[in-house]
Amino acid sequence: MNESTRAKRQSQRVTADEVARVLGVSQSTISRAFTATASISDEMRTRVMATAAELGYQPNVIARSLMTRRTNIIAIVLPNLADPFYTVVLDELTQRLQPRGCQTLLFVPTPGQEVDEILPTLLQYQVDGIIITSATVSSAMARACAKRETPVVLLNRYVPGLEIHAVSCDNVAGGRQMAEFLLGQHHRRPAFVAGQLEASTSMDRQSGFVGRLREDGVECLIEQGGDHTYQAGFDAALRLMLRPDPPDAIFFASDIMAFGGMDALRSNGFIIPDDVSIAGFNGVPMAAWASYDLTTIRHPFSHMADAVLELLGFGETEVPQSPTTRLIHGELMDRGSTMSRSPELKRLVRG
Amino acid sequence: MNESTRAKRQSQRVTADEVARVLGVSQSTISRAFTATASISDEMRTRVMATAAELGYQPNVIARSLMTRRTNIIAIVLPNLADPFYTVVLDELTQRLQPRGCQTLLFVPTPGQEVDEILPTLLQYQVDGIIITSATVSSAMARACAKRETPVVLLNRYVPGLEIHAVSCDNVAGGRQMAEFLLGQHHRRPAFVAGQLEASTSMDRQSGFVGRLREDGVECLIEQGGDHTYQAGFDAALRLMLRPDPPDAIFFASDIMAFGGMDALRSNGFIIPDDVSIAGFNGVPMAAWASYDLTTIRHPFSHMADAVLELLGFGETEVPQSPTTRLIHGELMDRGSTMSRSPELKRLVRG
DNA sequence: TTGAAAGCGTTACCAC
DNA sequence: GTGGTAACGCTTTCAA
Repeated sequence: MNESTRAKRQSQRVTADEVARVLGVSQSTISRAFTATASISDEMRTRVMATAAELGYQPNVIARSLMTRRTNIIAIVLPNLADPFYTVVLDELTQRLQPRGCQTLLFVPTPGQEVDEILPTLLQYQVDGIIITSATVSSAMARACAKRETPVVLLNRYVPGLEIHAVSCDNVAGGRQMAEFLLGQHHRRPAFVAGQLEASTSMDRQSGFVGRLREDGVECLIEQGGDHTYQAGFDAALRLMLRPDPPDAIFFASDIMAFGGMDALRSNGFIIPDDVSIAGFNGVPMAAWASYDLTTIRHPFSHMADAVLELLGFGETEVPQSPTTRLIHGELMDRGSTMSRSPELKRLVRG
Repeated sequence: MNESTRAKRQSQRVTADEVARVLGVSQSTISRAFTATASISDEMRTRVMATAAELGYQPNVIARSLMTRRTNIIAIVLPNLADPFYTVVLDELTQRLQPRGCQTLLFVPTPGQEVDEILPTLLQYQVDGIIITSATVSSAMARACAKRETPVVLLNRYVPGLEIHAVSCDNVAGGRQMAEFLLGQHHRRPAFVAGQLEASTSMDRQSGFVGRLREDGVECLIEQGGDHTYQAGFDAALRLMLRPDPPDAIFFASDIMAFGGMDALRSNGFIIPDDVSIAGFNGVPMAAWASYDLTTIRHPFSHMADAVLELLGFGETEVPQSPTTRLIHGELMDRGSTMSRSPELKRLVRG
């Protein structure tokens, strides 16, 4: 008895055992008091809760999850936190998870790190679900997750044929929308600034854009940005506009690149949109700010987050057994960074 | 035997027991193979690792942490993800935690939610440390954490007398620096746009700013922003500049408010800095972008993150027993959003 | 409704 | 160096 007392002292944590001893009931009773569905008398529950509060007892969710096999932790993998697109995504997801009693375990792979490398680490944490943004996983890892019954949802990446759920903006359609819009504004010499070469998002936007332009017999300049950063957009814009045959519109693979491009051009005396129209993709909040007032394809962030949670099993309906891809349409936001190249229209629109 | 086989089947998870059975060794051996410091023969370790990989076994860190009392999870509490200040902080912290084998459990309190309410939830997860940004905790909660030996560090909040570690930029000094700088540029009618009334960061910046101005006999206009948002800055700037006696410089409590203010003024025909100088506080990456080119007090983000980790016990040195506050000095970034009001100087500086 | 006891998947201690 | 066994703090049968 002396020994057990000392043991309790050593561990500062108050356990259910301790509460039980104080109340003179069994430890199971303490557990029941904290389980909403357990059968326990109201009186007992209040008594337990009272002394629990007094002793500062809180159930250890780690120990609990060993039995329940649920940690209430969802892992979110983001390539970086510098691009506002990802912070918006993180915000939307976290805001939905918390009211459902779930916590967000954040993971930002270091530049060279593949998602496949970090997935085992996440699985070790016995997370209840994994959301992977702008990256894909090998089919081997996908199978490993499936075997453990850990739901995985890819966000902003669509991999046909992969046995995994995915939610993505329809990038091809978005590229087409933008092409159509710029054609409607009588642009005849558009350019596209690509992001990372491997990124399917960038490639799909490009193919949709270029494809639609070609249907109208309009050729597209392609400039490699390198990556989805402010600086990449900054440099690419200058390269394009300092050509002997500069474009009359530049469509950037993402908003953050467009911001860099706009800043670069303005710093060099160009007027937007008079000298060149600028468009982006994503529709981050900043794109609506007066400084940029950027025409862009807006991701339906909240719909996407809803879809992700549904595929993770948070929805009312059953999660589809077979891998499903939810392709969501973006909305073109017609703003001040683009303008019609037709003199008549210009007069009408801009007075 | 039949029964146990079925049990294993049911739980898709591969356990150490399973690996042990396959290899014909004890389960302890499996555990040792995964413990770097354990005494085990090289040959055995390779054998264990091989079959573990084959069976897809990964130690369950939840079960492990029940014994080790370490989860390798650090909780980070941020008021929001819309202000780039917090995403930079989150980025810096996560980037340092991951190489140390620690994961980030993110928590963003909903608007009405107090940190004191959510702290118990975090503690239930048995996190190894808690980083709380721009908020404080009651001394009761601080004691609760201390009792559990869970280190807590406040970031961007300095609470004298509270028994808790804190890392913060010296906001009073920052306010003074900015006052001195603007006085040096011969501003005679400065204004300060405050953030949330309760926020000590905003209040300290204000008192430093106003105090230093007063030493030179310069009065300061005070405008309440309401909160640290783009929109709040937008509205406050307009209110100030539409006064009959507008200021010649506006110092915003944070960069994000300054961005809103600059956009508002430019949209209304004001030229920055010719009509009014604009300054911010935080030094987020965007402040350096050409569109804003904002004069601001730059938080030493990496030093702050280093200091936080040190106080959490990640440093080489022992963590101070008594609550320590690390007050770090910001650096004034002299950029294009401010200019001298002295004609002579103007000619010199701007050609 | 309550208590006793058997897990959950590890680590840690003790023999050998 | 290795195996057996007792924790870790909880949930969940099964009896009473």
